[in-house]
Amino acid sequence: MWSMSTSKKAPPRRKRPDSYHHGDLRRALVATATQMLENEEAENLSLREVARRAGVSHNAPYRHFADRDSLLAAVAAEGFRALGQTMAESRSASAQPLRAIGEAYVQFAIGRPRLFGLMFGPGLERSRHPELAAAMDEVFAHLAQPLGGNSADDGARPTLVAAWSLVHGLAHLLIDHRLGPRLRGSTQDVNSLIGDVLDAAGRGIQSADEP
Amino acid sequence: MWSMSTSKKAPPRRKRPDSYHHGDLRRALVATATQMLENEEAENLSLREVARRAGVSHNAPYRHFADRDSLLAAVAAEGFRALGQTMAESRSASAQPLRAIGEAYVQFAIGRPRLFGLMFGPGLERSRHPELAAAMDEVFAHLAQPLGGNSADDGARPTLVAAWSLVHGLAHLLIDHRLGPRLRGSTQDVNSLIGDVLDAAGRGIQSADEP
DNA sequence: ACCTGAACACCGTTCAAGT
DNA sequence: ACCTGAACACCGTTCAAGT
Repeated sequence: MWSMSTSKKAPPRRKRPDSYHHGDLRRALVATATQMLENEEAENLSLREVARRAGVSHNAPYRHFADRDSLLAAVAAEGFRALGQTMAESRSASAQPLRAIGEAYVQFAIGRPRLFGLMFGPGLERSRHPELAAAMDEVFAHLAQPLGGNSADDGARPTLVAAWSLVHGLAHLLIDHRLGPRLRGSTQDVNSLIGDVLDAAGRGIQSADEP
Repeated sequence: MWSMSTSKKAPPRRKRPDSYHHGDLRRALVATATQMLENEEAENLSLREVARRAGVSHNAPYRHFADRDSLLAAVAAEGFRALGQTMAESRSASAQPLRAIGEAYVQFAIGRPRLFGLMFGPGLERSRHPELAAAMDEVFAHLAQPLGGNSADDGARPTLVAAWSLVHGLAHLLIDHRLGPRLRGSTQDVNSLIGDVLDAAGRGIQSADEP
């Protein structure tokens, strides 16, 4: 070989394509589990099959995660980052920020229902996975901004919770298929339903006999 | 024995207290599973342990339910009946029917979070368990009534969905502990939070810069 | 009819080793 | 350091019997 600069062997590459799980098994496991969530409910996602699909023994994940829940928490944390990003992008691209953010929130849930369910479901406790608490608070901050909810303005707090409840509940009702065909609107697509619901909430939700 | 009216042996009693699971095993299993849901997530509720607590072999439930999901569906159906009942009672006892029903809905979720999660979660598909679809539609009817949502008045549909989304989302955020202490309101109790959120929704949820 | 024990193919997790 | 195979105590479900 002509003019080698050093006599040392080539340094180990960070990632060789044929040894996907050498030194980067943690990332590989998160990616595999995330992909499996596209088709399988988090409840039925087995650690052993994640390992199998990643090409390692059923026991290898324990080098990187304390248990199954910790792997799921890592997946959920990435989900929160993705949700926050799509909310931020929608906000800056629209003249109606609240509506754009709400649509992005619900569309994220519809597009990745099992990931959404994992992120917000009861399986991963906020107190046991503090990384998730921070990611959630950031998502909330995106929602709070167009409502003018500064920390100083505490009177807006119920409105903030109402706005979050509205999009969160609509997302859940849609991905859990809890709206019958009559409520969903047979001919309309989901986009216009979301818009109509957000518009109706903007006008106020009151009893027929209230002023 | 004096003056027995018949010479036949006494007819078998419907329920003897010492043979709880003779002829009424189905009801016993539903009751046991419902009780276990007070402390354990539906996800972790094993059919074998339900049978164990009911005092039968791990296989006996298959005489009454096709599989684990069918037992859970029966539990959820009873849950919907209970939810509908508490909503109906709240409505007739209050001068603010919408608010009373919404509070009942959220309070039910807080009081029995794992049952609520089972009833509305993705595990039991609406199409695979039509008994649940009917029970859900009835619950919705309670919510629709104070909003004046007749089937003829289709313009109210988005408002109905918004109202249901609001209470459903608030219920989920509360039972999944997704509201940080700042949003939940540290000193206030849950009752007043619910009331404040419903009031805020009644005034309308809009961006700060919208008219 | 209703219930049982044995069996099958899975789990999550732990442990003693291997390189 | 990172990975492995064997082992343990569980699952849901099926099957051949027992009364």
